[in-house]
Amino acid sequence: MNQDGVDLETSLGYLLKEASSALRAAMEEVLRPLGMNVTRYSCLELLAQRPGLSNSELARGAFVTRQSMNVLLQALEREGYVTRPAEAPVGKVLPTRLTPRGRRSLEKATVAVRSVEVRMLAGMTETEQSDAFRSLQSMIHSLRKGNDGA
Amino acid sequence: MNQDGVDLETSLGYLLKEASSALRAAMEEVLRPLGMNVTRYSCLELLAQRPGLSNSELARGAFVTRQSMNVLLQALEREGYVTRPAEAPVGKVLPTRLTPRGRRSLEKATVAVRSVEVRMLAGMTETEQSDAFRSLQSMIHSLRKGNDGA
DNA sequence: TGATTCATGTCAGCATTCTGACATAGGTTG
DNA sequence: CAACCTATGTCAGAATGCTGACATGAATCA
Repeated sequence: MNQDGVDLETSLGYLLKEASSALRAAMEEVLRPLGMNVTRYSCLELLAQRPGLSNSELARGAFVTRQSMNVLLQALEREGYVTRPAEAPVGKVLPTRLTPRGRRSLEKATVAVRSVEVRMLAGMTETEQSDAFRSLQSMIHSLRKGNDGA
Repeated sequence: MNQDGVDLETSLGYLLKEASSALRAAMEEVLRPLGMNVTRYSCLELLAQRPGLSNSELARGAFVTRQSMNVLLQALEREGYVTRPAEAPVGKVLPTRLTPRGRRSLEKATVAVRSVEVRMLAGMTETEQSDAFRSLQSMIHSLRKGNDGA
């Protein structure tokens, strides 16, 4: 049966899903005591590194639809973590920015997330890490080649 | 700001999420015309390779909660893709098996999914693939070390 | 210039997954 | 044997993400 199927034990795809799942679980675990989850953290981190991103750009950066990100942004705005202008300076794009409160909240989360990433990479040499980096980039590139192309 | 944050451009964690997202999207795309999605496929593939798995075991194998898998199994059973005994042979565990219909449905999906995995690995040598395999295993192991340990 | 195409923000409805909780079976330990 | 602990299946409710759809602004093009 294994010759016929994908063979979960040796499938890189399955292992990729497993690793991603483990990473997400570990992140949720350290983020939960801070009243945060992975998607919220991703959004805030994106805004810290690239202030003024639009809803659609944030969605692409966090790997969710722009509809989902919109719901999240409305919540973050209501709770005072981010601000968006009432009117678009140009076109329909509403540039989003962190508030001081959002920045403070992100700081704690960043420490927690970084500790998870450090733990994940423990036991790997610098070379192994950059090899893994290149491999993942190659997979992403190959997966996107035959399709949309965004 | 990048010295202070996680730096999304060079973070292996972010890249891992990106790769997993790209893989999932590619799989959903080829599975959709077959009336299937990733979770359903994962469940059927697990059952093909390890017949008689319980609901909880399937949940762990597909990286969802046993509650979610239970919902899925009830749907698959209702639609005639899998069968479960009305009463547990031993304990509370209900061993699940594919029906002929489930097996037929899985065959087409397996072909589609395998083509995605082949595309993902195109451009990587055998050595690069096994290096990536080991790296991912290392990450998974390290992530799970400090925690639950299931 | 006018028409077309594309990207964006947003609303509504649906699907999926999760957390919380409960009862029950089996194994473990005193 | 009895008490405890763990794992399982399941129900209910909430959170989260998605698809479909629409109007609008910008860019492209004839």
